[in-house]
Amino acid sequence: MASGSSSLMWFRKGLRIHDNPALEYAARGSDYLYPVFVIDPHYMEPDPNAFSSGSRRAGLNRIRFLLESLVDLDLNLQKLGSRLLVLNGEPSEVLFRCLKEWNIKKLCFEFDTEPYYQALDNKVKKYATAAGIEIFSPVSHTLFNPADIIQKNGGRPPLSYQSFVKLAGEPSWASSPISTELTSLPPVGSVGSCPISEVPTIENLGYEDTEEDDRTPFKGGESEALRRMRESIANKEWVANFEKPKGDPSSLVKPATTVLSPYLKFGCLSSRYFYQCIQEVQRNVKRHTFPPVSLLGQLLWRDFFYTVAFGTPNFDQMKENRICKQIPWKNDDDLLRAWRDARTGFPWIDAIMIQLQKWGWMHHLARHCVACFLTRGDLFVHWEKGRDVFERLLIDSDWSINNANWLWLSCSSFFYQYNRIYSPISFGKKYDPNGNFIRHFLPILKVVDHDLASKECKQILYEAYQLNKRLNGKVSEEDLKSLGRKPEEDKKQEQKSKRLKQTLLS
DNA sequence: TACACGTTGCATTC
DNA sequence: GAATGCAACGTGTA
Repeated sequence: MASGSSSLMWFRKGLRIHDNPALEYAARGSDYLYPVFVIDPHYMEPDPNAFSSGSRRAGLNRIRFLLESLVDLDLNLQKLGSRLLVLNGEPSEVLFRCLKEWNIKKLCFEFDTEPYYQALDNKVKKYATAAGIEIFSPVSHTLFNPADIIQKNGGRPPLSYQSFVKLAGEPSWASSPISTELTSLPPVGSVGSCPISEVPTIENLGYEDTEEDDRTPFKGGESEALRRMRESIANKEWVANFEKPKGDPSSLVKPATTVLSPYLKFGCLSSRYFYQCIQEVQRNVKRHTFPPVSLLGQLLWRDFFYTVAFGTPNFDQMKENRICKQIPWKNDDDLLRAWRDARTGFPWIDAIMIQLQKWGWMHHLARHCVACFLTRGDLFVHWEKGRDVFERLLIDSDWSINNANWLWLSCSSFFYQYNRIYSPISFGKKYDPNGNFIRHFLPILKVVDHDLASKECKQILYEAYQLNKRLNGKVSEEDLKSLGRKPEEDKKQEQKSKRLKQTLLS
């Protein structure tokens, strides 16, 4: 047991050092600081019955992204004289033991609006309060406090973007710079008998890692998040002219958006810091786009959905959800599986679903296409089923935003113009007229690279003609074998897709 | 009760 | 590439 005053910083989302008020408060005036992350079986336990490798709720890509984020968090804590303490088990049980064993006086964790954390946090708060432990749980995952907006609107969340923006106004912190510089942290005290581990690997958690080709090209962590954000905003013209609906969902080498969503989801990047950085860019250009289509507008959408999700009981289901249209969706598992496993027969749809499996990320409009197709567009399968597939496989899967978008796309809430349907054929043709996107992800069609294949065909024919001429038509089977496909051609294909991944990461 | 409006539809026409 | 018809929804506001 440590003798001085000890604080515990409980990381869940908010896996960052910059703009982390809970961490700062935990550090202030404490002799010892215990930064803790609990590996929660609820999210992390392998599920052998799931349709792809991973836990019941998370596919392997997102689990890997989380572990990478934790390794980076540990490194960043070490730079400040601290380190990350990883524990395993049901979070409240693990925490109660730590609070007792380390004689914690202050417990700090970021406020979380999700029902799972609301229930968990209430349990933890109740215990800590009874034990005389101070609790600090600030709102820092979103730009605004969802509870404030709901209160301003008379107790109910606004149901349209415009009314949300009107209610929200300017963020309270907008005029003062966000804290991004922590210079040191109190040391970690004695951990006693609590079973602390390093950040586990995929294998440590009981998973068999997937082929590199099936892994997401996006790496987790605060360092990568900040690098990626700075890279995006360095192009001032791009930021100023950003118009979400005008992006190309089939763009492979350079995605049409920032791909910061997974970093915002885990809190590797502070949405408030990102907001300030965008504002800074906008101040220094002559003209720029505005919400809802601008880059800043995207952060407001995120807050809008967080607010509605927080203020709506049973937000993640159709029944007992007062903002959700009641619709007689089909419960057809064959149709669901055909969609999920990229067997719809529509290359545009199937390619997007393969991108989801492999990358755990697709462009917003690509998500629209496959979600519309599964629900109101073609298959009429329940949006909750599609939601579950996205929730598992997306690296940026976020409870509030994922559910909100499925409500939107299925015309169950927010959006109701059900005669506007994304065509699984013409929409793809518009952006991907040459089928580059489709061929990249659909293995059957990807086998043939026309330029390469035709060149090779011509080469073999040339060689065969030469041989026929030389041997006067008396060509044996042995002779023909020497003319076949060269193994280097296969390697070239592999290297091509590797190079693409490298480009995305750089 | 009426009216304006809605981040991203499609096909056709000019 | 912009404009139009298609058919027509709910939210928010007056």
